[in-house]
Amino acid sequence: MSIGGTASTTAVLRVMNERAVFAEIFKLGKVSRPELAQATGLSKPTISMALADLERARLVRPIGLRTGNAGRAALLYEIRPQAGWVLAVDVGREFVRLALADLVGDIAARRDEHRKGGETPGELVAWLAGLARELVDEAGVDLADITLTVFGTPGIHDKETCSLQLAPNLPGWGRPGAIELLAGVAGEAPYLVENDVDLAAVGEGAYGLGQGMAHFALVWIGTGIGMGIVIDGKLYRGYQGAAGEISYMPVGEGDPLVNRGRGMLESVASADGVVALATRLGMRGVTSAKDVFDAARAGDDVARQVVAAEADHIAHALAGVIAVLDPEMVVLGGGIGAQAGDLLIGPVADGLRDLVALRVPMIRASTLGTEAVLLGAMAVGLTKARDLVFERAVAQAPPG
Amino acid sequence: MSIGGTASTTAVLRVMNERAVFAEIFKLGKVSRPELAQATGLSKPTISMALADLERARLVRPIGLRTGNAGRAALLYEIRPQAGWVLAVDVGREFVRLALADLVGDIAARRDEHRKGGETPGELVAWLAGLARELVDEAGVDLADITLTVFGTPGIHDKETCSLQLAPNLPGWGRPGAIELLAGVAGEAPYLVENDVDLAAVGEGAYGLGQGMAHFALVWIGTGIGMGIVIDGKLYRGYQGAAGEISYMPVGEGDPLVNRGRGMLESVASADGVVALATRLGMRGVTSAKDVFDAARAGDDVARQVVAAEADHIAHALAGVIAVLDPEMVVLGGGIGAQAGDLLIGPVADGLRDLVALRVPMIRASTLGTEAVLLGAMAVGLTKARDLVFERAVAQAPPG
DNA sequence: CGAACTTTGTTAGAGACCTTGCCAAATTTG
DNA sequence: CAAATTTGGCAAGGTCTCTAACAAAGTTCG
Repeated sequence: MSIGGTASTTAVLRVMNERAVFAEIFKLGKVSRPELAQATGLSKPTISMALADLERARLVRPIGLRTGNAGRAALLYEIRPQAGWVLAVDVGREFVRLALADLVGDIAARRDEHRKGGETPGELVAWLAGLARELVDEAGVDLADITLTVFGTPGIHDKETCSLQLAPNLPGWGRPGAIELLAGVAGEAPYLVENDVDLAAVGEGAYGLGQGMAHFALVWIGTGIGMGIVIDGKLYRGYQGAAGEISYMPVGEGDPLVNRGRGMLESVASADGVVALATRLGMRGVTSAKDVFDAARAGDDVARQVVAAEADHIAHALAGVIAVLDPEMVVLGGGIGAQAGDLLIGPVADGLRDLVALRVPMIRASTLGTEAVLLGAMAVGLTKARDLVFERAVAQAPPG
Repeated sequence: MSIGGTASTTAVLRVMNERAVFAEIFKLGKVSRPELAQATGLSKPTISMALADLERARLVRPIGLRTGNAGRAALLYEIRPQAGWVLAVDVGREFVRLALADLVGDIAARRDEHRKGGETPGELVAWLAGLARELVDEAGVDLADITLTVFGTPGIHDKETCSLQLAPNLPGWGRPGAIELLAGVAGEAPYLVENDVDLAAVGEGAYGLGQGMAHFALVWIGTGIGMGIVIDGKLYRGYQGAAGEISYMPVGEGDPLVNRGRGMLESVASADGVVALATRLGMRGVTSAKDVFDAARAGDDVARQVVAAEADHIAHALAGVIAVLDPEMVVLGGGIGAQAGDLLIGPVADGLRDLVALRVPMIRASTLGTEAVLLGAMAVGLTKARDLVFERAVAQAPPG
């Protein structure tokens, strides 16, 4: 029902207005009272009241006078950065990345660590906890100051069993309750677990090519294949959280059943698939997809053939995605998407022209590279943390 | 930014509360003041004030006393049905259907007319306008009483050019500005034009199998193929309004370029595709898909083979859809989906088990049949009309 | 059949919030 | 240094909602 809205009393009205002021300060940065009055439509006394409350809750702070204009100098306010801290953790297949940022998103400390591989969940969590403590020390804050932690991992997070599905590279995490171990990484703070590719899409929307775009998709091609979907500016997860798991899309020739267990698209289009095809066509000494792409750039005919085949596979998969979602843009990310973007974007877009009913959406290579997941986790965390700190502050100290 | 909300004054608060009361009456039907107070959390005096305002605006009316319980009899209120009228129009390929309903959704008059075919847009609009006038007369209301008209048509509605794309069966409607002709069908009221399959999905969500479901898709298989997508309970249209145009999905064998101009999935899975395959396999006297399905039910081996192939094509297309969207349910509708649901549901679900990564969503046959589009148009219209009449009433007569 | 009980609806008083209008303070401009 | 301009604060007034008490109208039980 579109007619909705909850019934409210005047106290709720006050909270709504304070929230609006808080949000406006985030949007505008350093801002004066008259500017806030202008932006929110509220009167000067109301703005002053709201600011007094927010300052008492230590969510904002006065930052000094703005002089230079005619008239009395305005006292500027800004978000108090230390009002919240967000820990973002990218638990990748080969690397672990962590970043600690304050409430305005400035990164105070970060780590990139190579994984040894084969850790048990307990070992992994212990390691991450140690790294988190290092970050917190480095930033000069306390573990208890962390507002929220966001983890990005492969696989999908099953809320019923608290386990990870479809994450073959994280052994032991499929067991019921395993994910709850992550609660121990950073103090008592709440935590979120999201699919890594989904987060990369959010990152692309917050800091990359998807800024201000309502509907787009990020296709992640590397050792595996996945897709993150942003609809109406928000991450779309699907019913089971499996939206965008396109590795199983039926693409390419051959008996689909042969490829059971690994997705059909994944088996032909992932890094391994590229290497396999190159070898099959007679290339020598190829150990990684990067070798193939480098050879193609150098003019190797067989390598170019492999690239063309790869582009064709991607185009066919994207044709299905586009037919279903009709996005404004498709971003290619992940190892292959980012490394070979220059080689693939053109042929993929060309191929799509024959496969798509209407206009072909923009096809772009991600500009965020390996940072996408971490940035997405940070974006999710910051958004959520802003709500959390406000909710807490308003709940604790209600009236004036 | 998740922290949002607009700043408000107390006058806005009053409107919010009145809107909440209005919505609650829609939800509960005949309802007393104490029940409204309970449901909205507002106090008795506030409920009385809101009801007085709503009654003065002629949006609700007292309906009598509820006696029987202990204590004083409660005065019941309900939505005044005549507070708004919605005209729903399904402009199909072979039929035109119209329904006129009051604000609570009771259908006061309707028509089902066979199309002559080949009308110009002007002729079609004139015909529809005549039918609309008949409906209005039959219901005993005036053309000016119509709050909103919703049209469902094939093709997608391009807002920039005001034309219909991808609607080969509606000649003349691709011209820029053509759609604006529809404004003349029902007085001065605002109107909406939506894709017919999208509306069918909305109908399924409002009156059919999708009730209370957040994410589902309706696949429409008939003379053409399309899909309507509901995400978070709302219709998802995509960037260009082409979301769910799966007729072009690359499915099945053969050179895709051969099928250019007609979608690849559409060419093999639509009604024509079924007839074509049956003929190719040696069936005689087959003129419609229904013949094939009847023969399959009667035990004809070749027909069963055609059905199996059809199910296989649908399963492969759905595998792509499910990989992207991860819906809770997929409904099969349209001529083939509804008529042959009994034959297809099982094999399609079985086929999907080998093509889908996680749990296969529910696969169901639509229960709404040919009514789906009209019901969807009505659902869209009613939702919008409820907003419209409230907005108008509150804007006209603000305070008490 | 009537008194006690229960629920409904209204009225009065009070509290919370926002706004307008006015005035003081602080800074630039001439 | 005075005029102009902008900022910030204060007081008065209006709107909205809530609580509490009361009146009205039905049922239940003796």
